[in-house]
Amino acid sequence: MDPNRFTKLSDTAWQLEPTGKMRVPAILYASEALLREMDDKVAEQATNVATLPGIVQASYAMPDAHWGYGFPIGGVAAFDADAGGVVSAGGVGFDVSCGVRTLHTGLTREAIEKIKPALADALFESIPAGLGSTGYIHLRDHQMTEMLAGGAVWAVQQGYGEAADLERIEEHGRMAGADPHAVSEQARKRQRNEMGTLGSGNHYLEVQHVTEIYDPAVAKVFGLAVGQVVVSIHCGSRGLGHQIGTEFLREMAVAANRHGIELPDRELACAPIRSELGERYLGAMRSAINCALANRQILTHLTRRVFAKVLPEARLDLLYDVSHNTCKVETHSIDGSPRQLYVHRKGATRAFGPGHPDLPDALRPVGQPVLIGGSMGTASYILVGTNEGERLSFNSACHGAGRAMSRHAATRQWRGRALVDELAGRGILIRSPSLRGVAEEAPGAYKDVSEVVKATHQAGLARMVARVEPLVCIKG
DNA sequence: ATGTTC
Repeated sequence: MDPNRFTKLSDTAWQLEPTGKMRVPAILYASEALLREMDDKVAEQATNVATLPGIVQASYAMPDAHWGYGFPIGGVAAFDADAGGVVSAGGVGFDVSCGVRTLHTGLTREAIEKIKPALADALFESIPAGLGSTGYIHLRDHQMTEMLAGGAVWAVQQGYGEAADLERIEEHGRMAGADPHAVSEQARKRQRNEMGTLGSGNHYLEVQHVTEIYDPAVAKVFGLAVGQVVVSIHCGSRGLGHQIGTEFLREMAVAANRHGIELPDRELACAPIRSELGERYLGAMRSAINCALANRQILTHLTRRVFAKVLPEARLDLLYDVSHNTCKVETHSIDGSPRQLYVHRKGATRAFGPGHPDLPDALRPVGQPVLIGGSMGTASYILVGTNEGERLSFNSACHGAGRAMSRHAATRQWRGRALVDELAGRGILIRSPSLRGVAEEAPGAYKDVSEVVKATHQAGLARMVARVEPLVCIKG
């Protein structure tokens, strides 16, 4: 889009002044090059969000923002319940609590290279991946209720993982305020056999090696050094989150008139935070957050079992687990006073700065790890939250590369087999149940995550700590 | 993203 439409706040911050029904400005964070490439729809959608009741400070878009359902993917907006604020299912997204977790292995790249194909095969054998994939866990209804209330804490109680994992997960592994009874029978049914599965699309499990350190002091606290091997898992709440999103979008669209909310776009469907529907959505959405946390925890357990067999000297300790599709109640300083806000992050990663009370003791001095997944076969990045991020974006950063091309267009341009062979030639082993899925996820179909991360760093939303590159990728 | 169009 045309940079001349904006008030330029800095080299990486672009503001649209409030006009018409906008209650606050819209601010897009991006380099000029990323802004020029960005779809005009991002500005239109960020502007639409700025009209919603109770919005505080500004409607934001991250450097990887693109056109989404109602809200842009890469959108951040905070609402004050006392000022008539709303909660929006489209402001969270369908894949509730989709996110990334990264585990140390204690191994170096050399140790992996020797048995890389065997490791890839063993992971592919053990990690259920792909559309409609089912796992070896089958939940009865009361177990489902316990999982939806307990998240990764429940998973650890069931024997999936270790208690020490929990402090390295947002919300310490369990999202408070979940209401499993607000989750429909249909959503429960879809999830019954899907715990501990990766799913499809851009979801993956990767074995990666650290190739660059940008901030040695923070990297040391994070336990990262060049040549070390880590495992990253990117997935979400599977069918359950999607079903909840679908049901509440419909219900919120129907109820908007009743709540006296005027919507510039029907897809912005929302409900007052202080309404029966708003509270019910929050209870269901928080249950879906717990589902995603439990899912990544079970996948961690499966991954540890594979390493125990193939590379028994490995020790998989959790660095951190982030979610990038959520609405969370947080206290932020607004004009010098603390206010409790409902922060929507849709395709945006929480990025708490140094000293934040919610961080574990070991990480609090430096800030929260911000895990940014690249596309298949490309680099990923580990950043750290900043204090200035609170003023800039309610402590939010980008979440990934973002598509540059539709899935359909990608399958016309690339063949899965050729991509797998090409990546294997560069030492990156892909294992996937779907060659078509691989073609849809071709690296060329995504924006350059490096440019997104650089802009995020330059804007001060989060700071670059390390780059990792893939060795093995289990692709959904 | 998604029992890939209830």
